[in-house]
Amino acid sequence: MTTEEGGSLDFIREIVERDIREGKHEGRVHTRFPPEPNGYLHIGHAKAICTDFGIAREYGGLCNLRFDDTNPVKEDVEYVESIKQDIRWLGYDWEDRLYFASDYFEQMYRYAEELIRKGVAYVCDLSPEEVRRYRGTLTEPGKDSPWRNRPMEENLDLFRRMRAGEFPDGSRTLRARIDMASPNINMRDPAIYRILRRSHHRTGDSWCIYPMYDYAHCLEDSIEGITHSFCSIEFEDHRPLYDWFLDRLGIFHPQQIEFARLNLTYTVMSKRKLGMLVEEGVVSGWDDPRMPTLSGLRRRGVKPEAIRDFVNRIGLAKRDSNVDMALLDYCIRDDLNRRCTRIMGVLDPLKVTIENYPEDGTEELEFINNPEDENAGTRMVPFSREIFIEREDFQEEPHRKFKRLAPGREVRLRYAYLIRCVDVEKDSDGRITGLVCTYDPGTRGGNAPDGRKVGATIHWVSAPHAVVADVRMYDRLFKVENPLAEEDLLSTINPDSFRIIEGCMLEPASAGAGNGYTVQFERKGYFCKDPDSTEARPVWNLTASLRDTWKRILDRE
RNA sequence: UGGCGGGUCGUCCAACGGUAGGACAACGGACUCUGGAUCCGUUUAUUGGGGUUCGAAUCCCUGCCCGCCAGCCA
Repeated sequence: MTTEEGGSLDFIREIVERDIREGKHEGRVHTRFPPEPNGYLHIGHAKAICTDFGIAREYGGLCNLRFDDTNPVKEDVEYVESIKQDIRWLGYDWEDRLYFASDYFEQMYRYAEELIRKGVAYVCDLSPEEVRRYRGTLTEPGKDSPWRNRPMEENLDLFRRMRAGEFPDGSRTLRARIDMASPNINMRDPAIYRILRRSHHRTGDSWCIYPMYDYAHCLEDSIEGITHSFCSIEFEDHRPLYDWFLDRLGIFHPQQIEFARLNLTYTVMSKRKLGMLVEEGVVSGWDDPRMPTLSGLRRRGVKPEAIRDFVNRIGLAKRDSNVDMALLDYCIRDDLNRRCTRIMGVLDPLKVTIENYPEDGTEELEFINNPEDENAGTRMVPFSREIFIEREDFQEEPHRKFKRLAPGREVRLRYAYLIRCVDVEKDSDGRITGLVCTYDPGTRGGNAPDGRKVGATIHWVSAPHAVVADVRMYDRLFKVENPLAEEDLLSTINPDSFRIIEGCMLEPASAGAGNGYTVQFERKGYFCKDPDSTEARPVWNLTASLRDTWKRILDRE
């Protein structure tokens, strides 16, 4: 899919390889990831991060982390640290190349004066409302600002006085002098600087004018010697402007290359919409395990390897897409399957008394920690006369395809014994309260000496040794594939996306897990110990359930 | 109906004038001390119409459809 030999390259890597081959920029590859510190990173950003940092790594280049902090109204330090943490967690390193657009404010200002001296920028006194009217529409050309032909010296003087704080906010702008009739609206004399008295998270009150994105971004790239500047499709229209500034100034000229951003089914990806879910209390926070944020995925128990694998699999192209959430789920399971220790966890406990087992008897049985990883070793798990099994692993009147426990039927307790159900205990309402079984002492470890087969192997936990825990079950946040297509986003929320199961019974080995540790509860799924855990009450989050063939059988009928 | 970009299996990505392929999903089977995992197999696609060519997903023309753009946001 990408760089493996035999696989095809995406269009961006094709460009990069061609540039290296042709010796452009002396064969140098230098990219950057330029987040605005105004929110938390999500899996869409992971695609950009893996592209920016990943391509630099693949081609022996460098990738800078640069915060694009040109608008103090929206930005805050609070986000800087979380963004850095998420990028590191994903597995990338900017070494000593941490930059801020605000580091270049002075340089940007000098370049602006240069544009004025070259006669290609002017101070405009139009109000925001007037600017809008002068701009024209998609189908009609704009009109020249009456201030467009101001003498150069006057522009320079006015711009210096803008910086000096002589004019109120919004009263003037510095504009590029391009073409008010351009069919590309971005080229209709776009603003370069606005007057804005707002304290900046890094420069404080030293500036009352701030550069606009289109002007600032190409300069940031140029100053840092970026060779390939990747961004999303909506900036395609801005590329002529990116090139225009650099050409007027005659400075180092990186190449902007646009690719399609990630969309995922059953979720939304915009900071604004995700923020709304947080504010409305639909989710518990930016790191709610249902959120597509990196912090949410991390809390859910997803590992960075799974995300990187996912990004490699979705490819890189320019067309709009809506990637199936099932692919992400697959990557998560595939990764966890290889790495996770298996433990026993009974989510919906049903007590089983093994009547022919010694009253106070206890023994330890050997369990394989991870069948997918020989090096993971084994551990000892306690067994006793009273155990819990999953309530759904017993059917009093078994469905014709049901292979597990039923009256008179024998099943295997994983790595333990074959047991047979001899009696069903019920309360006055007829609800099953427990089972009575017998075990075959000769089947210790799980195999019958006579070679007889059983229909199923089920998981279990010794009752006196069980650790009681809360398990939080998560499902997709939205009921529909494309929530954005719906008129009311909140009405498409999946009401079953979160369910808490109290009183789950886990095997004692689970007690040793630290927060953030992910295990497989055999036959159920992958679960991650949540930081909300206390000594008395551990909390586990469902990361991903195991494929459930039984459920499919039922669904089909 | 201005400009820019894009339309290939259900989904995502390949094929760069020469047999439309992979992954996920779905379906069927094998195997199994997880109804997990694994393995095998099956189904399904070039936006319509014209051209150029021995040969077109690919080049040309022309429709159709989708996305983005009218912040002193990024």
